[in-house]
Amino acid sequence: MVMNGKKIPQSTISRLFVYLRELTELDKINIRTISSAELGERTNLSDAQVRKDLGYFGQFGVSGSGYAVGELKNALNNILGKDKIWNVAIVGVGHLGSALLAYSGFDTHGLKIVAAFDADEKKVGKKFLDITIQSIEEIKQTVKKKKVELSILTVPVGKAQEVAEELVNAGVECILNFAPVSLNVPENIKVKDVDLSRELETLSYFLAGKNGNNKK
Amino acid sequence: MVMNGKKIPQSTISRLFVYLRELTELDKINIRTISSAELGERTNLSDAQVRKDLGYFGQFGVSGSGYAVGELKNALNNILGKDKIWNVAIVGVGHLGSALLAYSGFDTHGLKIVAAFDADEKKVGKKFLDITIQSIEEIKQTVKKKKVELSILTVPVGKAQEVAEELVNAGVECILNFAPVSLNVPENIKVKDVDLSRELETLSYFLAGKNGNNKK
DNA sequence: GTATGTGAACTATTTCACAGCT
DNA sequence: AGCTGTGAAATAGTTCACATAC
Repeated sequence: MVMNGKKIPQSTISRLFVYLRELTELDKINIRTISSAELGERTNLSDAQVRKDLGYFGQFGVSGSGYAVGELKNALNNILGKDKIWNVAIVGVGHLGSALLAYSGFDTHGLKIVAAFDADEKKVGKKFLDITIQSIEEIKQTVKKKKVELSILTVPVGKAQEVAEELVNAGVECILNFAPVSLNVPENIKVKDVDLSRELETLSYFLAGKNGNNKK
Repeated sequence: MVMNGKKIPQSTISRLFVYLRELTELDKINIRTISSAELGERTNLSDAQVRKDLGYFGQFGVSGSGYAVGELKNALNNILGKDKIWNVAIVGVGHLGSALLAYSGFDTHGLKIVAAFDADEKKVGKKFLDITIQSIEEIKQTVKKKKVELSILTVPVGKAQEVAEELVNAGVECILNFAPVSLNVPENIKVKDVDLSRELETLSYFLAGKNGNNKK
C-alpha cells in the first residue's frame, strides 16, 4: 500500500497491531512514555523497526524522551480503524468453527460475530451463545441483512472454493480462510490464509535439522 | 537456511508443502506430468516461483515436458522429512485447544498428538479420543516419556510465557504459539506465532479501505 | 545526554528473460 | 516447439548510522 508516496509493507501493518496491544497494556499500568528501544524490547523487535514502522504514518515521538503512550495508542487506534466494529460470519461450524464461535477474544478487537452457517442439516437451528446456525443457502440474504463484512471460512477443503464463491457473490469482501487450499476469487477480494497444518509442518521441517540455522 | 551454498527463503519451505499437497492430489487422479506453469496455476503462484523454489533443492524437471508428478512428490516428501512422524503435545485445552485435539487432519501430515495438558483441575483426567488430559505439573516427565518434540501452546496470554519456559525446560524445541504475546525463549528454540485476532484485525484494516491497493 | 526520524546501505525475495535441453 | 534452470534485474523489507530535536 501507499501512504504519502511511501510504500508501506504489509508486515508493518501487522506489527502496528502488536504495538497497539502493548501500548494498551502500558496505559493500564500508568506508564506515560516509552522509547522505541523499550517498546521493541517488549515486542521482540528492534528499535529501528519500531521507529521505521511508526514513521510511515507521521511523527509521534519526542526527541530525547520517546513516545507518549496515550497519544500513540490513540493514533494507532485511529490509523488501524479500530474505532469501527466489524461484523463477522463464521462459515463451517465444525471443531475449529465452533471454537472460534466460542472464542470471546474477538469483541476486544472490534470484531463481532453476527452469523454462523453450516451445511449439516443437523446443526442448522442450533444455538451457540446468541448465534443460531443457519444453512449455507441462507448466506446471501443473511449477509445483506446483518451487514456481514468479514467472513471466516472453516469448511472442509472440498467445499472451500464453492462456499468462497457464494460469499463473494453475497458481497463479502474479506475472507479468513482456514482451508488448506488456494481460493480463486476476484482481485478485489482480500483473502488471508491460515493453514494450521502447514505451520506445524514448517516447524517440524526446522525440527528435522535440515536447516542451517535456528534464527526466528 | 543454507543449502549448496545457496540461501533458501523460509517462505520457499512453506510453499514446498503446498506443492506437495497438490502433487499428492494430482497423483491420486493419475496425472503423470505437470509443468511449472500448471502447478503455479493450481497453487496461485507464478511459474517462475515454482521453478525457483524447486531449483534450490536440485533439478527435478525435464525440459520441454515438465515434472514427473510421482517423482517430484517423492523428492519433496524426502526433502521435507515427511517420512518421520512427529510427536505433538497440546498445552491448554480450552476452546481452541480442544478443537485442535479433535482435528483429525494432523495425522495425514505426519503429526501425532500424544499428550494434552491443562491447568484446570476439573479438566485433568478427562479423556479426548485416546488422550487423557494431564496437569501442567506433569509436562516435564510426560514430554520425556512420550518423546514430545513439538508443542502447541493454546493457553491464555497471561500464562503463555510461564508455560513456554516449562516446555523449554522439559526439552521441547518447537512451539506453535497461539497466545498473542511474544515469547522470550532461548535462541535455539523455534517459535511460530499464530495470532488469530491479528489476522482478522489486519484483514479489517484492509477492509477499512485505508490501503492503496487490494493485491494479495 | 538521550532518543527520534530518515536517507542510505544492506539483505532477502520475487520476477524477468533467455540460453540450453528434450 | 515447449519448458526447465538460473543468472541478472527488480522489488520489498530491514538495519545502520547519524543529523537533528528536546
